[in-house]
Amino acid sequence: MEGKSLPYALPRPGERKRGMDGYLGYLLRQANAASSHALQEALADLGLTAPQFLVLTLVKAYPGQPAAQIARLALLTPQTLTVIVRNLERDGALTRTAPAAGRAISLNVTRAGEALLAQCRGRTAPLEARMAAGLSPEEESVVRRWLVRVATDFAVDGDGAPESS
Amino acid sequence: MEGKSLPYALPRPGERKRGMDGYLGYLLRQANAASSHALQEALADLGLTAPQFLVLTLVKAYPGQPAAQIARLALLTPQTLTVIVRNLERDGALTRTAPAAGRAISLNVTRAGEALLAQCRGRTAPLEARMAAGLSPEEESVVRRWLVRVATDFAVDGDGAPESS
DNA sequence: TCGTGCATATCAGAGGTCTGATAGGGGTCT
DNA sequence: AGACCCCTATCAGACCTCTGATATGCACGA
Repeated sequence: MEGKSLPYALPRPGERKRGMDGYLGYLLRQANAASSHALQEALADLGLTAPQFLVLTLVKAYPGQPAAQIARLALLTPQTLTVIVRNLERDGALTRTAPAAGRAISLNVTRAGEALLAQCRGRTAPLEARMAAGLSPEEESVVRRWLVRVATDFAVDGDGAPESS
Repeated sequence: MEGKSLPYALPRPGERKRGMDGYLGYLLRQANAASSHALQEALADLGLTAPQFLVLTLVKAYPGQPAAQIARLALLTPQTLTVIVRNLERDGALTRTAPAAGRAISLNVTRAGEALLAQCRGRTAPLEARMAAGLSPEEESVVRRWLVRVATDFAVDGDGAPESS
């Protein structure tokens, strides 16, 4: 029995050592994993995964767009989008309609998909509130700005098309 | 300036609509994806993925622990850990030694793994600096605290109370 | 001693994510 | 017109991640 008991003091989630002494990337990863997990759990009985919810929401917001466009919006590759769209189509939540022009395939949410989405929103609201809980408006603003900055600064995306002139 | 007929003005990454008007979970996901992608790119020529780097770092910090323990530290399931460990072992970065006692298999970093890790640290430091760039000490503190809070608050982990530092 | 319960490991299967490679459609430039 | 390039879609392969189910070792109490 000797030596079995804790040669090291293993840190708990909030502890100093936890996260290689505070790598921001590590903390970001953990926070995202925890949040994704909670979302998945909240959506589980609706038969929808977190990425499916994301894609469905985007297609609903921008109907008729090609998959590549939605992929850019979601910061996902077209290949990943294809997988998610395939499963959503199989489940009857959205449709892929091959258009006359070019190769671009239009994505649209079905009525069943919209109903599903409406149910989802009820589940996500509490999570969102829980994430913002304990933050003052200024603090929340700091967090939001940081998240957006990291996402844009590190993205190779370059989806420009600045039609602003 | 050709103005390709866009029925909607698709938002760019920093835009208001981008992220369903600011779901924190969505922003968190995007920031993590971007950061993970950058890390993966930085580590690509060393033949190491981001999760592999994480696990290797943890095993180095807490040598001799069973996989389940490392999994808890990384906020991963034992199954996921098994996959990562299998690939790391195949690449000669760590060893799995079956001990006399029980079923617990000790994980340890090899010399090659340590060398790899040392190289990785040189790559991750700039990323870390880039993530913290533009944040005042107070703001960085806010962000860190929020990330830790989300990770602990949403984790099913259950290893308990946050510290009081 | 036996049984229960907990921790550990592992198999099976589903889904998400990437890189790399292949291919077709459409517009632009010469 | 023809060549070129960009955008789109898709196949193939690898890795990461989860849930669910199964098996084994150990500690504890009856």
